[in-house]
Amino acid sequence: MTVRVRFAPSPTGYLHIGSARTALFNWLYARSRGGKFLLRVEDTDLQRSTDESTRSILEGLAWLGISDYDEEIVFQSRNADKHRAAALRLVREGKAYRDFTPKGERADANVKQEIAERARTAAEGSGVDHRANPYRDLPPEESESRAEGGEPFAVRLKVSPEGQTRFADAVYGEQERAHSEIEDLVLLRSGDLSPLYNLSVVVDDIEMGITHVIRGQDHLTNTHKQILIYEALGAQVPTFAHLPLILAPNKAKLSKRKHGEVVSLTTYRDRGFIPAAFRNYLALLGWSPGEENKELMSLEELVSLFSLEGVHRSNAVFNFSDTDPRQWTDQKALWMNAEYVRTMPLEELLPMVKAELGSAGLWQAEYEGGRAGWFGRTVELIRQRFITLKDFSGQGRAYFADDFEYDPAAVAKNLKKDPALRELLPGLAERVGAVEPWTPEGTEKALRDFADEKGVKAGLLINASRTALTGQAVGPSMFEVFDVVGRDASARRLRAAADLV
RNA sequence: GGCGCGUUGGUGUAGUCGGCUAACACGCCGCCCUCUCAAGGCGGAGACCACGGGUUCGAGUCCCGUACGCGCUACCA
Repeated sequence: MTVRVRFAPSPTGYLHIGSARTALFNWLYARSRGGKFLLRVEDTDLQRSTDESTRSILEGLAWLGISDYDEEIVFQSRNADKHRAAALRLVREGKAYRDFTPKGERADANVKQEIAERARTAAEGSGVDHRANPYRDLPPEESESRAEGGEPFAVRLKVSPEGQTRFADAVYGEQERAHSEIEDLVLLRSGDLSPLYNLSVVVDDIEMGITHVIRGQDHLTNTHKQILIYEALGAQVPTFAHLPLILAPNKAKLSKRKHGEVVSLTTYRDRGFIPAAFRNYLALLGWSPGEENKELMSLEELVSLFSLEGVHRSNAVFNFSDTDPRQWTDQKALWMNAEYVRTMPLEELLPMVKAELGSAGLWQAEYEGGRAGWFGRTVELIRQRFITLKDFSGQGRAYFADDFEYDPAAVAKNLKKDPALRELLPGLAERVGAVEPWTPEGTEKALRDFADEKGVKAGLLINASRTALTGQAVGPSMFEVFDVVGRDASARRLRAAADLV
């Protein structure tokens, strides 16, 4: 039997990193088992679902490298008739029943409270016992005629009061739940008979031939209800694999309202992450290859190493600080991205740098033409200490443009430190401008000779040059910088910097 | 309230059949390298493996209980 999995987001917002990880795990599982990866958009909540959101989710997945769905995308809202038919069939078979109880209003905000409250009164014996629903055993004929008479009804699954459902979760192991814990769940809403989540999911998964349901742990307990529906429908129950949740630093649920943009996948794209790096990081949240315990993994390695057995059961904390901008997201994610930036094949990085420079208005066609060699060398030189793609247009701006800013701290440290630089810099400019041939060795010799002549330390001139040429206090080996910035620009910037002393 | 799931340094994790003086990565600190900062190399701080019992010659690993966290419990998804 070939593996068939699906990722089923509801399009009510951007792609949450937790959902992105669920999608990734599904995808990895499919690819590692030679299976099919499908996508189903759960847009049954018409109020909150938007096309915009669907588009953004698709975009996010594509950015992660997941755009190879093996079949047409399924839109759940289009299957409502099938869902309804399935429930009505169960009514006919006596596995579900019409509940003519008037629909009660409930305030969404207090649901949890209400649930606890109801449970408490039920325990005292004064509450509503769904098992005692008067319509549960209504004679079929009477149920039928009342329905035909136009009386509104909801459809509930008839859950046997005895026994239990059980299943072996591929991650959490044997799960068991007594039927007495499960009420007769509503399948179809009263009035318009629109299908509810648990029904829709099951019917669609059956229809799509899903063999493995890989999803967040928040669905673990409800799985029993879904199994009941599978069984009533006479369908084969798939294998379930629930994934641990991704939590905020205070172990609360990660939410947009409380945690802002860190939870949105597109943030990572917009802030200069390398897709492969973020994917690699995401894969490690709640999963590890075990034994080897390695962390930097290529897509191929991820696919070959991935297994449901390696997924763990405890929730993972996504660590970040909302006060320290340097820790705007998990430090390990940042570290991993830097690792990718400096070690990935240059030819794969170049197009990304091009895009970044392009959006910053720094791209020039000749970087791909006559100056392609120079461009590659420059990127290779500066990538070593960059963290994100943004750095190429930020700290790296001076390598691609003349109008860059001087970091005040760098100016104070390297230029204002010694007033003598006011005279030295123009002199150095002249020397450097005359270097022949223009090589790192050539400029180094010129600069060191000049320092000797003037009786100053070479370091003074080197550090001053760094700030003069790049606006920064830190950067690559200075003579490599001279080389890449070029003779004319170097001399020009050295002279200009004299005014900053 | 009920039911379920979880608990290894700040974070992510490793730890097969019980032998651990508890390993790795990120982060942090120091040293080396050095024209700066990274990277890299070396070293360090940081966990009595939530707590309490039990089984055992021996428990992070097995059993029971407690605490804490999370999830579900809806005519939401």
